Amino acid sequence: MTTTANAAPAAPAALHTAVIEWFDEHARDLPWRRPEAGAWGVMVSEFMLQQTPVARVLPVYEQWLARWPRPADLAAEPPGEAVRAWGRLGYPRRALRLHGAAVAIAERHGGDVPHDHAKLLALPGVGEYTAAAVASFAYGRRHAVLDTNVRRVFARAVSGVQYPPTATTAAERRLARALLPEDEATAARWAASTMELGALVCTARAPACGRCPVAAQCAWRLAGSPAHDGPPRRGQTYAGTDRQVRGKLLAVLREAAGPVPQAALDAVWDEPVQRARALDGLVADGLAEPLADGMYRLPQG
DNA sequence: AAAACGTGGCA
DNA sequence: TTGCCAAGTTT
Repeated sequence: MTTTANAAPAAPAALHTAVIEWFDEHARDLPWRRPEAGAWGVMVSEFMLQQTPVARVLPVYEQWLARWPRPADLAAEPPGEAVRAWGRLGYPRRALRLHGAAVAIAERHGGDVPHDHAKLLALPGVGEYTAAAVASFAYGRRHAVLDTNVRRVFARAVSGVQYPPTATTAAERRLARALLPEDEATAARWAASTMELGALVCTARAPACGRCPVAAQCAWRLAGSPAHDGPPRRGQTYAGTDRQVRGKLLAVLREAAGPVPQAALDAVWDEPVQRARALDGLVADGLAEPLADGMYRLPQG
């Protein structure tokens, strides 16, 4: 048994109450939180929200659910249609995986999004976070839901540091489990509340501590809001990378009604080696399909 | 376990 | 303008 500075507070009940009451008052009215969204709506939103801001997801989510109101509706379409409808949300492999998840749900789960965490985790594109989020938000199950918002809230309020580690640690999972309310319905509420607090108040750059329901108990505040120490937090350049080239190539395929000639793809990037590598990558990932005559299209099968 | 994987808004 | 940041997953 190792003792750490990250031990749960003696009386987490006060923390639960404060955050959940704040949520009841301030939660955004998002479409995937409405009862009519259902588990499929929750799952679609979770895929789209991976690394993508709410404001950009909103319109695509609405179109998606209107077109494919149930998993089987999406499963009946070619994967390329999912990629096209994904639009400019970014990370288009998510569209492919969401389509794959819909196929699996239709084939193995009778068309219904599974309740069970392990079964969710087995779906393409569903990792630890998304499985917990769907089980918790859609079905009210008791799971530690550890996304970037929750990790930041816990890092500050409980651990007393400005930012969590780069990658999720065992200590964070332990802490999240320790903090989880016993009661199932309360646990699900807590998951949504802590996430919303991180998104709206305990933000990365400029936390609005004046509006925070737990500012008085926040370990980071109590420590004088010390600045992050350790290595710089990120550093992903984009311009000139294969990712940028892939994005440009896929945009051409997405916006075309049918197959596209090689020349149309060649036009988006002048460096031939990198361009070829990017296109090969798209094909390898199943995002593009080469045809016999040198044409390319979104995946049909 | 580090690195790849899109895109756009904001300070 | 540049860099940070946004409800992660996969290999």
